[in-house]
Amino acid sequence: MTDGDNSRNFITEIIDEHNENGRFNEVVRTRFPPEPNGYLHIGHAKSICLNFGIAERYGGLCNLRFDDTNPAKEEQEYIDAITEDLRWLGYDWDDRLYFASDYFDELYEMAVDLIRIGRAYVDELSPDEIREYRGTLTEAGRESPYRNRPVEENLALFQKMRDGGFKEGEAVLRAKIDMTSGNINLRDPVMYRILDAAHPRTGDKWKIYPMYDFAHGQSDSIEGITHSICTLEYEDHRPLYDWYLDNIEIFHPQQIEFARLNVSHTVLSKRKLIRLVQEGYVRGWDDPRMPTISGLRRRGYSPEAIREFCDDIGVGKVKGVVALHKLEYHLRRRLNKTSNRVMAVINPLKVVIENYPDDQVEEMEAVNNPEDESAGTRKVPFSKVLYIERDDFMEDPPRKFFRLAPGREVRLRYAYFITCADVIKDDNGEIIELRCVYDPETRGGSAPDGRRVKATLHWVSAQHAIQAEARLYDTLFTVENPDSDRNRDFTSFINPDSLRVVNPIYVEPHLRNALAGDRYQFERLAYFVVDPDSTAEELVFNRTVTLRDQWRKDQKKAKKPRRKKRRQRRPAP
RNA sequence: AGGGAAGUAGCUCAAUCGGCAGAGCAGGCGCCUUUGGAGCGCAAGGUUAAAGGUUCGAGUCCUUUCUUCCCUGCCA
Repeated sequence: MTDGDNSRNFITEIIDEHNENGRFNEVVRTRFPPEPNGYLHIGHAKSICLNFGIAERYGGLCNLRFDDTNPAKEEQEYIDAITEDLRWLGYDWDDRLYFASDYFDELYEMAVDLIRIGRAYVDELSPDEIREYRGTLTEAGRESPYRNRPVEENLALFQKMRDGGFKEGEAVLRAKIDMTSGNINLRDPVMYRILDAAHPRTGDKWKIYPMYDFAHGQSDSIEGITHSICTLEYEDHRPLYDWYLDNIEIFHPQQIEFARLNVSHTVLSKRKLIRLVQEGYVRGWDDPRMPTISGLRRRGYSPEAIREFCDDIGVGKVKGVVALHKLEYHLRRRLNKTSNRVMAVINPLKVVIENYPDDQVEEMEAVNNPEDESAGTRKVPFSKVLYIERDDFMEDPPRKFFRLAPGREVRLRYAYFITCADVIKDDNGEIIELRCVYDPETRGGSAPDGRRVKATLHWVSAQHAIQAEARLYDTLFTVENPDSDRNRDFTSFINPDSLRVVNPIYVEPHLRNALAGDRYQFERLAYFVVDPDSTAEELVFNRTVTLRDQWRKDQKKAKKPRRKKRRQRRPAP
């Protein structure tokens, strides 16, 4: 659970067994191996927490290794972003930063060795022909006519591939395994292909690049990785992973597969995230609605919340979807402990305290964080004209509405009890102002005669408040599982109200010096974080997540009557 | 002539290798409160996918069936 340490799972069971039978001499070494072709997202966070967490738990080490074997897709920008996100999450790999491309020379020698022992050959079939020869899921493949070339010829041809004697697509190096295998990965998989692209790290040194399968296991082996943890779709690749290591005869790590994370109301495939960015549904990879680490960071998530979430969901082999609620639970839990409280009004309603002296200003003392005494207190100016939240007043309140109403007394937080004396409307009947009276005896918020009020409202002083912009976010998608519908593109489920900008909102003057990244709780409303778009003239706040709100929940229930347990079932086939 | 994997509460996971099926979240109902926040309490939630078998005893072992997911890139 949230402690992370004592939770057991099928992976720790495997490792415990290895430790008992001495397979790795009780050494545990893991790695996090991203391909630098996109940004890290919450799904990667699970893998990161897992790999670094397992290593830490067993007193081992976790390496960072970029899997950069396909220069056509990879860029330095992504390497930098991934590194930054990992550090922000709080992980450290000391000097153990590696690249698969560091091993290109060794990998090449391993390939030559496989040719020498007759287990690899240069194939000059075209890509289309290779596909055709491969067979199908239910039919065996056929052997390439080039499959039985003599070793010397293969050696010369592979050298020619390396030297640029072939163009892209004209030749590949293949492992000679079994064209009739039920596992298609074993039907003479391609080891090396020719790629006419500059590599971010090796430049134009290489014309040929190893495939993932030929690079990954050996890279693990070279680094002394004991447990190579990856996602379920590589289960079919494990026999190939093992085959290369066995035939090259080098140190043999154990590949272990787990179920990747899915979160409701979002998508986590790189292909789809990139579409969101490129087709303009969001402003960029770090848009606060994105499930990327940089998006979550900008949204106001704390690294601890993400890590605690990952610990909580555990690890298994069952593919499922974790409710967004779960992530938000950990987010609120964390933010509640660490965020300073502040008063801000998003939808203002003017309140004039009729019996308060015109020019008087009082400094009210407010607690910064009731969960953390060391956060101290601050002063909040109070005066005759205030703003309160429009939702905090109803002229004709329903039964369970405890807030302000005509004739009713409520508390202004840290200030006074006030009673609504009059409601002022414009020509359209719109409420534009409340006239209230205050009880001077209730300064600080409690009455000497011990009388109670049912509600406490937040407020700002109109003449002291500073104006700011609020960006109110909702889920990017309107449905739990945007990519589960085979007949509809996921973009058709995009929530048209995923961003609502409110400008101005009114915040207490204490916030004047807030810096980008500072997190606050706007009391009774939500957690907010200062966005980097903020300027010296105007602060911009991103709503991270709302507070839980029983009143609003009850309202929703009242609106949707008797919809009881009727959950949607999947459509009939 | 297909191969691989997974099915335990609405969701995510447990169940000390055969011994009373438990947690967290969500949902429900209360209490409390200078945030309708936070906090606290209570109840509910299960034919362990199904059937058969072994056993004193099966979520766990065996057999069969069903359902779902992954695999036919010179991507990772």
